[in-house]
Amino acid sequence: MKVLTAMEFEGIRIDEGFLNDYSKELEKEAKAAEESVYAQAGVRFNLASPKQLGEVLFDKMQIDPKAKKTKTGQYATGEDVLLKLASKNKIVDDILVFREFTKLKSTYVDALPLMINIKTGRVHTSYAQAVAVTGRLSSNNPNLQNIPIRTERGREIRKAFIPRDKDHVLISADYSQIELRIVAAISGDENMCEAFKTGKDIHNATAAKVFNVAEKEVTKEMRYKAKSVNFGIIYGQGAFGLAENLGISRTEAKEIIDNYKKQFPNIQKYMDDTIHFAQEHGYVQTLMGRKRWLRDINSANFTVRAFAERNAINSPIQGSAADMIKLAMIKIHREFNKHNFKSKMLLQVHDELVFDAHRSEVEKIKPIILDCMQHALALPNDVPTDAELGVGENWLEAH
DNA sequence: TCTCTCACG
DNA sequence: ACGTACGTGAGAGAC
Repeated sequence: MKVLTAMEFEGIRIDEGFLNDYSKELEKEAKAAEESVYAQAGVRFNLASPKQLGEVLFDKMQIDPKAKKTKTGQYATGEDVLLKLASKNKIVDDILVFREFTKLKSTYVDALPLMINIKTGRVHTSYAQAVAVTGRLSSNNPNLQNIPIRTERGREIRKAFIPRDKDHVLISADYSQIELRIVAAISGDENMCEAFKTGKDIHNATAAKVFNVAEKEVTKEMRYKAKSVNFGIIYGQGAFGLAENLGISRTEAKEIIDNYKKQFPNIQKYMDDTIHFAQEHGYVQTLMGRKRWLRDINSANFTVRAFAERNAINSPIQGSAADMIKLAMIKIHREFNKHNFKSKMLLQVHDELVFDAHRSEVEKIKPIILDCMQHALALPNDVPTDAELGVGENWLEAH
């Protein structure tokens, strides 16, 4: 609580001028996409309304005779739905561009400057410790744990997160593959533990096993698929989900998963054991003993029960990673106080910590941050943890 | 206030 | 036959 209070109190500096300029740019481009949509549709409507968009696409234009509806009877117009129609209909690209740019503008670029505290000139998030059921933190008002990074236009926004003054830089430090390391450690799967102990690229190593080729023979496509399986495993994904995710047949997806389970037998065992434990005790727990209660684990309803089973698999993994980074944060906070550093820890984003670092202290705090993160919580089966650190004039550069 | 959509790990 | 990958917060529209 003390650590989080200090971070909230400190806040982070935002480049208001940069965001104001970017807002105008996004507005121009969103408008262009919007006009293009109206021209192609032959009608003007509120493109920001999923209801109206659905009616235009599927009633008026009839671009998909098999259009799906949501549970309330509206046409579904989510990104996944639209992407499947993109190859045949040019209008879809413009809709997606409009969605992306207006989302970025309203949620981040226009909203963040309004959140700057008048007294401090900085943005102060609030962290909640008792919201996420897995033990993760959550961030609100504003949420600084979902600042864009995945798209080129979204990523730009990170340039607006800057050091407090000329004497400081931003440092970002993040755990590498922490959840997969925890899977390896908790399950004790020999192949996966070995991959981490020898410092291998885990997705490459997985691909070699799953597709039964030498590690040097792994293609980009094989690695991409293996990466998807690795993430899916953490969440209890099945063949349907993997197929959907990779755009492959369910048969191929099933083969990949079956092979995965064969190559990493103890991961399958971990999943079975964890579900069984939950059925007996009504909860699962993290490495530090945080419990998640699963009242539906013995439900007679398949869908409800399956959901609880996926929670049982995922929660100890996600929650143990949360335990670990919290311990690291406490260690770092104490070390910084002990050395009377001017540098401050500012943000936590689940597997990442962001710091305002005084230029004179950068080389001193680097190893302290990395050491605290790497040794916060020793994993079972001697699985090593690893963290990476970057320095920059803004959050994007530091990442 | 609910629904849909979409931003992050 | 069913539904299908976990955890969040927030904006816009609709009611």
